[in-house]
Amino acid sequence: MERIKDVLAREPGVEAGAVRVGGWVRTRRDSKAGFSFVEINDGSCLASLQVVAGRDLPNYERDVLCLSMGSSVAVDGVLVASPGAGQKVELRATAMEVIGRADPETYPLQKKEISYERLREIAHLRPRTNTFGAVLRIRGELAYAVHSFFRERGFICLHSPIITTSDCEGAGAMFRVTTIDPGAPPRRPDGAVDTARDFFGASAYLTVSGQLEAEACACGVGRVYTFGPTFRAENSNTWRHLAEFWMVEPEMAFADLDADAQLAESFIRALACHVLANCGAELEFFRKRVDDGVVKRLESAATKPFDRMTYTEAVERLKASDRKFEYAPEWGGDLQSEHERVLTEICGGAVVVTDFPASIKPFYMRRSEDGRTVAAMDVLAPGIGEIIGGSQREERLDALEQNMRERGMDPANYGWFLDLRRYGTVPHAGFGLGFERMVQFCTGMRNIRDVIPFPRTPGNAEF
RNA sequence: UCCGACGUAGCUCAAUGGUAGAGCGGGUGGCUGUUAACCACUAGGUUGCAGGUUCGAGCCCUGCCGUCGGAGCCA
Repeated sequence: MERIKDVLAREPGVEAGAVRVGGWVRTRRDSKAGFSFVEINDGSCLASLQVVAGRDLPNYERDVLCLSMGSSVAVDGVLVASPGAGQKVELRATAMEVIGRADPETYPLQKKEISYERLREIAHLRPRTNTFGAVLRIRGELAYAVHSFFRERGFICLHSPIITTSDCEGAGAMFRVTTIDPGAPPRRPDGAVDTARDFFGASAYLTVSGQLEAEACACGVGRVYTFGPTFRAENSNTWRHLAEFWMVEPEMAFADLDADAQLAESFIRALACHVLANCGAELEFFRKRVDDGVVKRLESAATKPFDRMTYTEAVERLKASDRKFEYAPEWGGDLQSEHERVLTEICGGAVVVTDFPASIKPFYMRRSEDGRTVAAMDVLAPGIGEIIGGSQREERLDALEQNMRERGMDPANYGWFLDLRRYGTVPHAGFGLGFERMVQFCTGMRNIRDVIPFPRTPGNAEF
């Protein structure tokens, strides 16, 4: 069985020889002259292969004339130059086997455009559409590019745990993992549920970040990265949030904020370059059908150095702009999404914002000399907003414990994390990239639910 | 979770409180090296769910469910 992508790249003629392909019917057009055109797509590329099936096939009337969109077929034939316009080559069928029919009365996909909302309801059939096939191919290429980027730089791929008992403060609500029967939980003498008798001997959750474990491993082998699923139980319903998403989290020992920001920039650049170099047909499709600015933004990310500014400068530039804001920019406040958007517009591309107020960032970020900011950085991408968040970590034991106490956390609960500072501490830094947001950036797809195969959001875990 | 919109045929949408319609898709026939094919005919409905107002509700009111857009939280 050959893939249509490879077949379409071949030259027609005798040396092309016999070809066998398998795929799903996109459309069938009959000629009264006694043959039919059947377009087959197998998802290996955007393009479909035009098959010409004639009356000489023994099952022409019985099978070919009944083919409809969605039917699966295996075709043997000879690749020839196409006399018609619209395609260079076509497959003259010598045999066509119908493997599975798709009743056109009930098959949900149509030749007409279908809304993204509707496609989400039939997520198991979305992969058969042009748009979603292209999303899946780009997503796969990006995953490959992530691993090769880090491998080339000496980073070790780290499989951080998905189940955790450490409640990483401030990272968001967590999903509980338990084997306790909710109808008959074990109880302590005072009546409260006895979580110490749960499966892990303590309350356990799905991870919200592999960062803490990555720090531990980086402080042993130097450079690591995680690439895995991450879970947030927030009831957030937006175009850029999922309850289950994939995150890439590198962590470097002997690195400061500047090294972190440089890594982030070259990482985004490498991913953009890889997609530009390897997904030309898909990008052209997205440019024409989804977002006409997507290629320009990718090319900018691939070639133009990212602007760099401190949080303090960012607030000043926002104040100096003549934009009207729903929330006025003010030092000490979070950058609102409207602020992020304006910053990328001012800079005409991606921008790295550094040195945020300590009060709006988590306990593990390194306090700067000024005492009021931390060595944090966000990468803002045009059309997306925050695509990377990272920091230099607080490697000084005293300062880290102080940060914890200021936030009402008990250092005693973070013994192993503090050990990393207690024994042979080193400056280290890392960041997290929202993988789906990167897929959005590379495709122009506006809703994050349409760049992951089976999205999980509040009230929706079907499929 | 908050604010706003929406929910009618398989899909996308119409319909002053007064007989539920169109386009696409499906079926049948015609035409054609076709390619968003085209032409004719045809089938297809518990108007999201539950109440209420009214002689009469797709339309008005209440509650619930769901979807979308914006916001917050973040990646």
